[in-house]
Amino acid sequence: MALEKMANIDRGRQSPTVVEIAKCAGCSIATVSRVLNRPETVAIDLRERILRLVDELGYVPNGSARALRSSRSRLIGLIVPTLDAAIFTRMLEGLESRLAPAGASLVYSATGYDLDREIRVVRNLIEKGVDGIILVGSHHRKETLKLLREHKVRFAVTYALSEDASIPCMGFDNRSGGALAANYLADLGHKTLAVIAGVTRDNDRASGRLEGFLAMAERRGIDRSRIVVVESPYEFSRGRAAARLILNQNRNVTAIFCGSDVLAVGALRGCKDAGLCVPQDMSIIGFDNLDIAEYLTPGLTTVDVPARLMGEEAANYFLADQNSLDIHSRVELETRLIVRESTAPARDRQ
Amino acid sequence: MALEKMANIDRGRQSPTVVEIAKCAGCSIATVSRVLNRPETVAIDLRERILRLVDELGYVPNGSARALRSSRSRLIGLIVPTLDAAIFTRMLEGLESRLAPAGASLVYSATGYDLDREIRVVRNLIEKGVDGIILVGSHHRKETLKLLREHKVRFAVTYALSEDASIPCMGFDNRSGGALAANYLADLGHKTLAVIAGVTRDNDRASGRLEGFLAMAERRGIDRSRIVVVESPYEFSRGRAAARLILNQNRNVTAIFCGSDVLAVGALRGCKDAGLCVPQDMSIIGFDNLDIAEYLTPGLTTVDVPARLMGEEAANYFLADQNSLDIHSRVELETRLIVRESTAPARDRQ
DNA sequence: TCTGTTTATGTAAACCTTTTCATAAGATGC
DNA sequence: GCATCTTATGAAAAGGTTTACATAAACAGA
Repeated sequence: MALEKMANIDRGRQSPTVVEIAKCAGCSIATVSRVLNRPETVAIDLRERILRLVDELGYVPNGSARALRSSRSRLIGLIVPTLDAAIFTRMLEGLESRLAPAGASLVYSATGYDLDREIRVVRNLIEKGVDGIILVGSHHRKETLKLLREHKVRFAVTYALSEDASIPCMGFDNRSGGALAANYLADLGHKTLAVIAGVTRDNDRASGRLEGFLAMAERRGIDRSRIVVVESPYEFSRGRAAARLILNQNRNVTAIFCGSDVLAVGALRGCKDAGLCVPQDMSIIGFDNLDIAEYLTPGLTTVDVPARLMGEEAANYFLADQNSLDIHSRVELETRLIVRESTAPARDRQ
Repeated sequence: MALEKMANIDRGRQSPTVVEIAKCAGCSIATVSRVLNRPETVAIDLRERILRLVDELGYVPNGSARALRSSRSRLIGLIVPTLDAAIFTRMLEGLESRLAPAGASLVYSATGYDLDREIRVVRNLIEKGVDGIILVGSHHRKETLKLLREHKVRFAVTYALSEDASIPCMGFDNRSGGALAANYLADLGHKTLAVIAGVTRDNDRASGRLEGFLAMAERRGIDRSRIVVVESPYEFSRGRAAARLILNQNRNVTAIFCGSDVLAVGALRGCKDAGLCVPQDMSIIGFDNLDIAEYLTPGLTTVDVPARLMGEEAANYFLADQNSLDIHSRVELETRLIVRESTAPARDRQ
């Protein structure tokens, strides 16, 4: 009976555990664990025997047990508003490309731009035991931050810079991005402008871009009364509709700044629908520099956002040893204006 | 001493566990667990007392412990070639939208179209303890399937139909999609065609679309010698380059079928660069029906793929009780041709 | 040769749940 | 009023790791 139990190595075709490996190798489970985690601490011949066994028996460690005991799951949570808008995908790819080689994985969640839903999503991720959480934007509910703090879950903000310097971030200044666009349009001589901003409520990125644009426009002597502002969700159809609205309401507008490339594509189409030529009759600037921007006709002038880089930097941050010296918890990246064919000098339309 | 231990409820500001809850509620941890998992089995007053405590103490269950004991992690793995190509994002959104309300989460991994890398990714996900894995395409390495089977991990194939009926799938027939395109071009009277296919090696979707196109073209009396085929990775720049190549080599081509919308956008641009008008001089058909297809100029004629639906169906499959009666393990969806402005009747160019 | 260090390995506890089985109380039927 | 069934709860084991501590062996210094 006891013998049977002792010899019971194959467990009726279950996946093997450290116990099986240890039995076969004639050592203790502690040693097996060591081989897996800090190989250099065990003698070379025993180590290799165990490694061979691991391979032969097809042993795969049980992540739950490992996470339970060590309280490290190698899971990083990513919370974005949506992936529809395409721009967040690039960050996700950047993240994954760095995480995967380190054996870490990404748990994806969407909030649909709803900060209350974000609270629930954060709770869910904490429950899953993630080692860290990546958020978009610096504006969040108090409960969200409380949850994160109480459960001692590391987190970082992306797509924006955190105002609170103690909050790690890998992002850029949305205001300067907006300013870049305003400045360029002013350079081109445009005096009557429109902005199709994202929905600014609860969205610091959308509002930052808008504010930055307006502030720079003012500095460049463009009167606020000559700028019409529309807010739209980031959808192609909304961009088109917004452009139509602007064209109908204000016949003097010669340039439109869009809070995202998705809106810009919609606006481009809206202008064409109305029989306008871009850029001759209307200049359009987007924000994001999606891959496709270059391949549209006309190529879209836009503000480049270091999306992939943010992902990579965030991955670095979470992968880094927590007590490491060169851990960058605040990475400030730059936006750049990418000039293509959708913008041209203003011409009188009066 | 014993007393101190007994009363040691606050654990120095650690996150509380069932033990704390049980102590405060004056019941056993088994009861707390029951309240959390099958509330109806515990008396109403005790249940509510516990629930209140859970809320007050900010108790969040430890997913690792739960997964270890119950061998269910509420984690679903998603393995796609890449998210760059945009089309997989829609499936991801569909998946997440169904998974999240059920408290399940998505673990994302990319293979970069490399089936060997897929093996490693699968191993990693098994290690993380996922309850199921969603794969793209029906062509995989033997090791991948072996790993899945040995560890008894449920999985499903998407973006294709599995040949082996025992393998669950939520997909569509790529061949019929390709056939749709060929048929339509034949209807329009095109006789000399080009295909910019995706890279067919190790990619059953790309090769299926191509084969379906060629087979239907033949059936419609278009000689194989009058169809030029180019393979390109799914990138805008490659689509453009391929179009240029085609235009240089063969001056009689009047229509191009592209294996994806990304390639089609590139091809569209390539044609415009060469001074051709689409659709007057050249018809272009894409594949995927990305959101943007409608907003391009000209609007892109394309084969619609039920991406979001596949995601939702896959989520249903994994969420369903495993012994449930109405569990759909094979969901065959349809592609549809979406006609827009990038295609027109052939006209002689000789 | 003896003491003190270092290195390799083992023992056993701990991580936090879920779940089986047992028990006690309460309800039901005759 | 007794036997039987049902319901609510508790005790304890189990799940597969990691890790602090203990031990044994090998080695170095004197």
